[in-house]
Amino acid sequence: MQTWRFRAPLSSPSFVISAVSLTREEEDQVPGPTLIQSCDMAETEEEEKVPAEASGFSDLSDSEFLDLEDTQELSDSLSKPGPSSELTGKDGKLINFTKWKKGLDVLSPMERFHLKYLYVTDLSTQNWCEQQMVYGKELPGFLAPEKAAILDTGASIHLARELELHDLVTISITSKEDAWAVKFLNMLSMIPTLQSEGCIREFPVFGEVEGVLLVGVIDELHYTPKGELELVELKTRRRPMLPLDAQKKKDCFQVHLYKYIFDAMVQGKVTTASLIHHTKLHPEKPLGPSVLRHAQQGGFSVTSLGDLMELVILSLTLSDLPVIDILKIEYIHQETATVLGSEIVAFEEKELRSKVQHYMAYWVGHREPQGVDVEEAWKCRTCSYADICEWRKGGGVHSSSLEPQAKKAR
DNA sequence: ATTGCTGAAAGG
Repeated sequence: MQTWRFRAPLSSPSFVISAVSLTREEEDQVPGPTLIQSCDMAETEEEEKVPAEASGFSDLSDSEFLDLEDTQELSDSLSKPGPSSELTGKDGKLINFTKWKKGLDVLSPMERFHLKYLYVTDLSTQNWCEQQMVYGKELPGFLAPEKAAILDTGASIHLARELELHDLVTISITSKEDAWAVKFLNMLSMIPTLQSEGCIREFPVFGEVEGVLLVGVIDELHYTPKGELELVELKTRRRPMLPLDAQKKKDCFQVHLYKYIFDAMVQGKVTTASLIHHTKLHPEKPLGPSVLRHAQQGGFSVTSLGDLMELVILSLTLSDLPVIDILKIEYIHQETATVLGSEIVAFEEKELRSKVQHYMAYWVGHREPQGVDVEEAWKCRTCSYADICEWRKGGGVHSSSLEPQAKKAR
């Protein structure tokens, strides 16, 4: 019935395995609400049943190498003596000049990394250590295997909890328009579910913040017995200990972002125009057959992505969804599922805004990235990039301000 | 498509 790629190794803690087996594969007659999951498959139009080999993380495209080559080219051309050579480069066009002019300083990180939007977790990682987050974008896939295993376990625990509330169906898609359509269809089914059942998991959020589109997924939203809308962010931990303050601070920031974006959505502050502008989606591009099929199955007579977007905005604003009242973070032990702690955090909008402004200032190129302060240098102990970190070498100052002349010579 | 592009989060 449903297919999913388990990324957790078979030797992972029994909690994961048993929880995963809670899925409703054999609950034939009355299956829970079904959400759709998209997967990229160019050739086939068949849905469901994805062979395990074709799944998983086929990441690590060569795009990052291209990026590195690009920047290498840029710095090479900068260090060459005459301006003429780079102007008439391989392709003999003067676009090299604009590239050159925009190079290094002028190109914002958003542009340099070819990003149209950011994930909420990009910003919370940035809250942990901005410099580490930057290295993560520059050199992805650098995670220590044992750290990756912890993340993997956490991911499957989250998946197990998601499957408690609904099935997942994998459908094939071929465009980013389809991917967003799937997201929208899921939202269209989840909003009424929240209002009737009182609980949903993995709810997508998106919205423009400080000029940058932010995209994320809320772990859980539910109504309390008092009728308040509560957000729950589950954090699983390898060791049965409460998190350090730095960890709590980061998680707190993450849920603040979720509320900020969710509230903006239900208040009608998020527009289709802004979404299209940032994502460069084509609202009139025809949707793929499997997506159309699921839209009809859900009772939505949509023809285009644009229709679907409008429908989502309407549903968000006209379903009597309240803003989020309570922000809760729950820490549980991975192996035993013991609750280690549960925190209700107060929403501080002013503080959030100034933090977000500060972080976005980096992304739009208004300031250099910075690493942690000396008091938090302990974070470097577990950082994969500690060896190469320019911030550390400079003792807490960015390299560009240390040796500005060094590159010009040569 | 001339000029390309993204499941988000997973934990420390």
